[in-house]
Amino acid sequence: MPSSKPEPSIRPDPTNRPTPPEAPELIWLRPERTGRGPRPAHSRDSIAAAAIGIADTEGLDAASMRRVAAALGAGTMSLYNYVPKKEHLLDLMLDAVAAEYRLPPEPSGDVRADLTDLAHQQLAIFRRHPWAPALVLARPGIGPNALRYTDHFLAVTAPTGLGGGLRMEAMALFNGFVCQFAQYEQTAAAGAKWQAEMVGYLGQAAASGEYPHLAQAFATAGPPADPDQAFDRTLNRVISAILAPTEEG
Amino acid sequence: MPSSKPEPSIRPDPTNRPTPPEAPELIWLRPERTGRGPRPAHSRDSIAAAAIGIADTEGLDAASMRRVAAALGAGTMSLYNYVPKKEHLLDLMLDAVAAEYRLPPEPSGDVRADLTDLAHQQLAIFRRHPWAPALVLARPGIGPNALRYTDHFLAVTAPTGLGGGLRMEAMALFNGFVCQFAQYEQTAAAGAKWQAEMVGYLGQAAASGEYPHLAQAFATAGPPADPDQAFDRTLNRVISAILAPTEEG
DNA sequence: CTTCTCTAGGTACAGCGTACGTAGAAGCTC
DNA sequence: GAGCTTCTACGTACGCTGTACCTAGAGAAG
Repeated sequence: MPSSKPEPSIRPDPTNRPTPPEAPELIWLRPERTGRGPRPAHSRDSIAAAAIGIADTEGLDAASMRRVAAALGAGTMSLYNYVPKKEHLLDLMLDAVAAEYRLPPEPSGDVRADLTDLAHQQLAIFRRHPWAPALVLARPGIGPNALRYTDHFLAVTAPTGLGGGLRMEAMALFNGFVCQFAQYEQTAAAGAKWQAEMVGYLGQAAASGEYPHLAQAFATAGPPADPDQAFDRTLNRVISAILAPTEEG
Repeated sequence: MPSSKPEPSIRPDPTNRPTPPEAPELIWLRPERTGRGPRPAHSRDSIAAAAIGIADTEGLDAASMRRVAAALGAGTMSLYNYVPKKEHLLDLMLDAVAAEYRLPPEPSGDVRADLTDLAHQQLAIFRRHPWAPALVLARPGIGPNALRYTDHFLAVTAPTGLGGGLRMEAMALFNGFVCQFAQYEQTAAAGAKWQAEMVGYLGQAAASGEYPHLAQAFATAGPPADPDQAFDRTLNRVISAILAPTEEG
């Protein structure tokens, strides 16, 4: 907000355009095309694809408005006709990625199996798009494809007998776990040097005597767990937590 | 990386300084003070406190190197003597916040009660520092205070009989849940307009017939749940998942 | 045809992280 | 104490970011 906008006393506004009544903040509420004027040279899908391509290969930070516009062969500011804010570009990217789910038309009937499949698909998607988990964790994000996923999750968990609200909470817990796991994998894989330092630091901390339980945990810990095994192990716990009967108290 | 550094052919280096052998990337491995030279005008603690003050009141983005330096009465670049990268400033902030835990010297013996207390403290901290959850979710972050927290968690969960590695996984799940919850609270509280649009959009999506289970969930959902109740409800499930015996298969 | 709305894209600005270099203070060795 | 060394403070400058604003011109609606 730069210096509160001087508000010029004379504002002729000869065009008398009625100040389009508050464009919605949510990009999914803005029509992609109104039908007037020249037809756009790009689409939301192509823009999202370009941005995802950059982010996949060079990291999320590389997917700047300039870079994405250049990848499309467009001028930087032209992008703002499609995407009023950078935030919205991220929304488009996330929803485009959510289109990668292969959701069966109907639940199989085995809740645990269906949820396990969903989690594995999600992890695979996050491994393909390393920038995604951070984004999902940061913002709710509700595009058409994300809604399709949500709908499927609700269908799958219908047999639990839980109400809609509780199943939404369960989904948040479920997604949160997968995101977090993927995110951790990414940061761990990112820097070998970082990881080596971390181990050294933790060892030193354990040796200091200040953190006895940490030291003991280190001592009793076996070899580093296989990531996929660790994922399934905790996933099973999460699913159990979801399936467990509501035990108040 | 600007044009790969011309590499001047003549590099006399009369001082013959031995190129300090790779300063560690992890800030906790760098000594705060080496003893030589003039004594610093600031400390890591005061820098973290200044940054936290700005971030608490104006948001994380406002806590730029320039702003923090100005708040300390220092020149911008002076900050880089204490904090070699912006990342490290974030590390300092997170660890300073982790100092707010009030951890009892010994576990009470009631695992569920201890974990519940820990979660409530964490949520309270995150409510005081709205920028914190996003940061915790984005990076592991291991300062002395975070280690104290970890040690306490390990102590509290010792009676479960789980090994060190499994208890670390449990902690990740536990922390992840609290972070995510706090994060969601923040984004929800941030924009009334955003929330209103979201509800409208979801309602419209439900009415479209494309998402039948979502529609049904909406229909059967009661009044919006009290946040604290929802937190405790899911927290209980998470704790149960942690305490459940390891059931392979 | 006229009118209006839309799109494309250039220019410009404030703010970001930070590389680099200089000046001088404070500790160590003699 | 002298002198060397190593640290701190900080100004300047660069490349990058998101994006406000403006001008042309394309093309549908009346």
